[in-house]
Amino acid sequence: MTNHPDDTIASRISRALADRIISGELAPGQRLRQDHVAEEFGASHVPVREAFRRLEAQGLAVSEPRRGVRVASFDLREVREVAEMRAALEVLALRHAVPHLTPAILDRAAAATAAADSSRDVRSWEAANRAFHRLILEPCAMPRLLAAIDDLHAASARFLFSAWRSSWEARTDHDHRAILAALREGDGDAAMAILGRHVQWIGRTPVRNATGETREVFSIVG
Amino acid sequence: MTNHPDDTIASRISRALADRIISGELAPGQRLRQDHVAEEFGASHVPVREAFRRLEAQGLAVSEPRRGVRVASFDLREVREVAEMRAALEVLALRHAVPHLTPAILDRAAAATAAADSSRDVRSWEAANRAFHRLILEPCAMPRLLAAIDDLHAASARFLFSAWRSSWEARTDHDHRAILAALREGDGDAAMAILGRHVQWIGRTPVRNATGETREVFSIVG
DNA sequence: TCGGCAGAAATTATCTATAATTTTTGAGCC
DNA sequence: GGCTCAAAAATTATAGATAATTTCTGCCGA
Repeated sequence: MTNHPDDTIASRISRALADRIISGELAPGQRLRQDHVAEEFGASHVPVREAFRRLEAQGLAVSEPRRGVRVASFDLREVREVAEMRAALEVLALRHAVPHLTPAILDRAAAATAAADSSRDVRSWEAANRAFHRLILEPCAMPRLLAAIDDLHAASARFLFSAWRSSWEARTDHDHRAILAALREGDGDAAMAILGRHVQWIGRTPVRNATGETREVFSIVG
Repeated sequence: MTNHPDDTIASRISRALADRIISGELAPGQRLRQDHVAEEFGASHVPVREAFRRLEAQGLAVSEPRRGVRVASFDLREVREVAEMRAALEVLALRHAVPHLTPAILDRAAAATAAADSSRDVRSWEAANRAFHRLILEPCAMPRLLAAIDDLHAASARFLFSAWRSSWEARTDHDHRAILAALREGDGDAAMAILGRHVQWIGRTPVRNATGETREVFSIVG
């Protein structure tokens, strides 16, 4: 087996499952059976169990002792909760990042925004959006804070994908441009204010499902 | 083996180790060897490994693949980071809790404050302090937020114990009383402002170590 | 005396096997 | 026809065993 160093089987399984949960391939409430997962990855169930624990900590799965693990469900309450936590923590991160932001970083963030705007599908849009946020927040150099924000981004992405799974249209992110403009002018407070609102923006979106019906779905955007 | 329902061996080990790390019984950087822990708890190493994953997620331990698990170290930077994260998240929680606070809850919070003031040792002070914060924040009914705050409290307690391990003197917590007073008057904004400052308060404290020397130690308080 | 290099010991990560619990299935009964 | 209870199947949780990696130890040579 090709074992890259610094990479354990458990972490590979954890990442793969996280990706499926986030993309919606694994539905909320769905049971995760350790032997099945183990067989699929050609491993035994011991690393699978460790992967489950990590998913649990990330809030992507819930475990009931002796009754198995399920994909975490989520409702509008939780969408709001994650959005508000992100707003609080990303604003905090930005406050500390501002003194260390360089024009080069802002240029890369602008490129990420452009990439998001020209995305043809949700997945690449989400990746570009995440890159933007990470770029402007990373200079805060607070690893624990950044890790927490990453987990919240994963949760956000679940909601995003669940809303826009079928239909997707490119949008232009004015907030991102406004944040960059404020940062370029050295107005950190304004950037923080926009970011805080931006992350909490929750919209109603009409979504067409497989049978052609249209229903309104709440979704997080920033 | 007496297996209480809803309680797995891994979670018991995890709680026990977390307690030792927080109390300082296990020093930062110290290696945690799975076989030794397994033997001590009369279990095999599989649940021990799962406990390690949980501690890792809580930020109490760090793991390097194939090189084992160590108690997470912490420095002043991280103390500040945790304090600021707590401030951001606890203020958010309080904002949502305020509409659901009842006089009965505030009375219990006042009792917790009194218990803290009359504590004779750090450990009971910390428990009472934690109870105060949980009481006024729990009504926000945001489980993910509360879980994140709990983990940050655990990290805070590490710093607290490391500073006051040897010497401890009872203090009166004026901030807690001010927060309660503001809440009783219905002034949620004032309570949030005080809480935000309170949690971030980091003091220099002279600490006497075993050899009788005195040195200054940073410590978190709220 | 110090640094580097075997070999040994310890430790981690994984797999296979076993025990215990939960869920499912199906026969018997009302 | 639907309900109840028990046996069977599936699944989880833990234990014991194995392979691979890392760390320690002591020796040799510069």
